[in-house]
Amino acid sequence: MSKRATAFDPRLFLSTAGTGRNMMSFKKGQMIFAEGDTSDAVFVIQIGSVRLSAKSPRGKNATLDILRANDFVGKDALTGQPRRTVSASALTSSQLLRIKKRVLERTLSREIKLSNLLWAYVLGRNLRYQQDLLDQRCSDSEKRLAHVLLLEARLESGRASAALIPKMRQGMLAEIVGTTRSRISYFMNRFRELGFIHYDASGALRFAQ
Amino acid sequence: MSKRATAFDPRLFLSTAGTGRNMMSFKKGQMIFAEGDTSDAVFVIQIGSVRLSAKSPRGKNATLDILRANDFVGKDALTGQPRRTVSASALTSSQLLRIKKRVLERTLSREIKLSNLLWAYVLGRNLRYQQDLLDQRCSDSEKRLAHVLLLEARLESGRASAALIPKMRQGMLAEIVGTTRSRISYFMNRFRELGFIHYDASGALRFAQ
DNA sequence: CGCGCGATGTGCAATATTGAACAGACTCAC
DNA sequence: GTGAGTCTGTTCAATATTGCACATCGCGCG
Repeated sequence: MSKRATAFDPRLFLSTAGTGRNMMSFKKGQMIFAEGDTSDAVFVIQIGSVRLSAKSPRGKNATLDILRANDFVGKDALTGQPRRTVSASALTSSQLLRIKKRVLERTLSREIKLSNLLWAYVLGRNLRYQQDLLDQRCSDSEKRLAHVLLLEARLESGRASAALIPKMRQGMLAEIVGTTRSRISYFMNRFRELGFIHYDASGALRFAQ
Repeated sequence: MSKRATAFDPRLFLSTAGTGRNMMSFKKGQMIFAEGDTSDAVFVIQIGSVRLSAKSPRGKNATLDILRANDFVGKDALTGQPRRTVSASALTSSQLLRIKKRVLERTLSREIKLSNLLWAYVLGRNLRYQQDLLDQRCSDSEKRLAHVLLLEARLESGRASAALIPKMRQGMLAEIVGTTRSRISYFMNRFRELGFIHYDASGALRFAQ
């Protein structure tokens, strides 16, 4: 790597293989890393979506986040935590760029653009978690489900018009919302009866206009 | 300020007044900033503790975090958010260093030590929020209360031995745990009956040995 | 086709939680 | 000390939520 042959491009760095950075593919449902694994790399999602989950002491487990293209997975590696505190698995078949912790750290300390990009990302996530916490503490599960669905729709298609939600099992929704599957089933049907949503031919969801 | 007369000390930067950094005092209960205020500075707690809270659409409000010495308040200013997304108020009479956003950003881009310090902090918070979310989604309110109390005790006194919890109103605990005051009262008494905790002469809490 | 399998629709009793009310204790200013 | 205001202990009916069980549905596969 010739130094400064060209200007450093953080997007390029985060989307192509190189020293300490290799592209990996994961099949739907495949584990990327598990709680307790050694934590020595960060991943950047190129294609697909990834679920972060963790297990509570009592064995129940919760989905903490759903990440997609351009999101970072496993950034807690940068805290110096030797072990993963959450599990990550591919929600759809995905492609991720794996960046070794050392390499990322070194590049971060040299490339201010990359640093800024990651700053913005991490602070944004922080905000998001705070909002989730607020939602969880103040809303009942029906409102939380509605919230999750709307958020999914917005993320999935930039525009609200095409609000389409990809198929998602009720059990998974239950983990995200923090309730039981039977409750999800009950609410989904209610939403449908009330005309808020309806199922597509493919089984995907669509919001009423 | 002579450049590089001495090595840059991030701790000094974060604990003393200077250009763009001035020390401020807040009385117990006083608002530091409110949801919606313009977001142009970050605070560093020197003495005291600060509560972050937010109001849900329905009017209920939740306590998202309790911060203390060396914690940063209002770091969302760095995201470029023009407005505060949460409110901050002094839980005890406190002293904070207010650092103008511009000044902090500039210094961050120059001083790697400061940057590293803040990185570690923000990533750590991220982790913390994830844990909170997990707790909230998987535990019932009784367990959450126990969890909050233990956490407080540990933060308050480095050692578990002296586990003393400063006085905290039940209404506040309710906001933190995400339940109602009557529930908190009920659980607190239960904990006491079961011998897990007992009140001090001063009204402070103490964990049983 | 008929089977197995995973996912959904539904019902229900046992619990947990809310929201409101009210009395008593405590604190602080006057 | 008195009174206002705040916080706590306690109660209770109305709801929300859980955990389970079981029927049903859709679908791929031999």
